[in-house]
Amino acid sequence: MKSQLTPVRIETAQGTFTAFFSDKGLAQLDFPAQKTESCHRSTLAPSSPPPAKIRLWTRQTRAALDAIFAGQKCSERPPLDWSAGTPFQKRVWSILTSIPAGRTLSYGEIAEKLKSPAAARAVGGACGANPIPVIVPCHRVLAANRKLGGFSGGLDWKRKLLAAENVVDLSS
DNA sequence: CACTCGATCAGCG
DNA sequence: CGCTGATCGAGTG
Repeated sequence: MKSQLTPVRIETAQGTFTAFFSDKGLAQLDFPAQKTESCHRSTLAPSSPPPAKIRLWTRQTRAALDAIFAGQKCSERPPLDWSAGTPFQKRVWSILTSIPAGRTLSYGEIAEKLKSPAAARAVGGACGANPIPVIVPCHRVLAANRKLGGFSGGLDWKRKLLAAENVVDLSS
């Protein structure tokens, strides 16, 4: 059975995010679209599925987002569906979720945790491929010299999120 | 399989 | 600062 994704709008203090749920959990999270009104995707889940679990996951996702925006640790988090990722990416993402709020790691440090010290650049690639930003805190990964590095959703988001966690160590 | 490209990093001028 | 080479995973043909 092809786990088609169910899009759900999630409103937060930072804008309206779009979550995509598979039958396993949260599979993707998009930043608020500027003005893109193209939600013309086929109306999935037409009638019968009263997705109780979707509603639960939505609530958990919103709670996690709110907590992160407040610089707190997200105690409640929906199940994450990483089935689309490669084994390497899953290992990287797994480490990302273990970074506590307010802490940062460098790409190289994550590579060391993977016991592949030279794979720093590959780690960067895995972070960029992360389908669930914010909740999988890819924004807590900086370059080795404490510089910002990059961010798929736009560097302003990365700054914003880090500022919320009182990380101001950015030596630009 | 060969080749290219990155959200890297350390070294050197 | 800015440039260069080394290295690794992933995508492409």
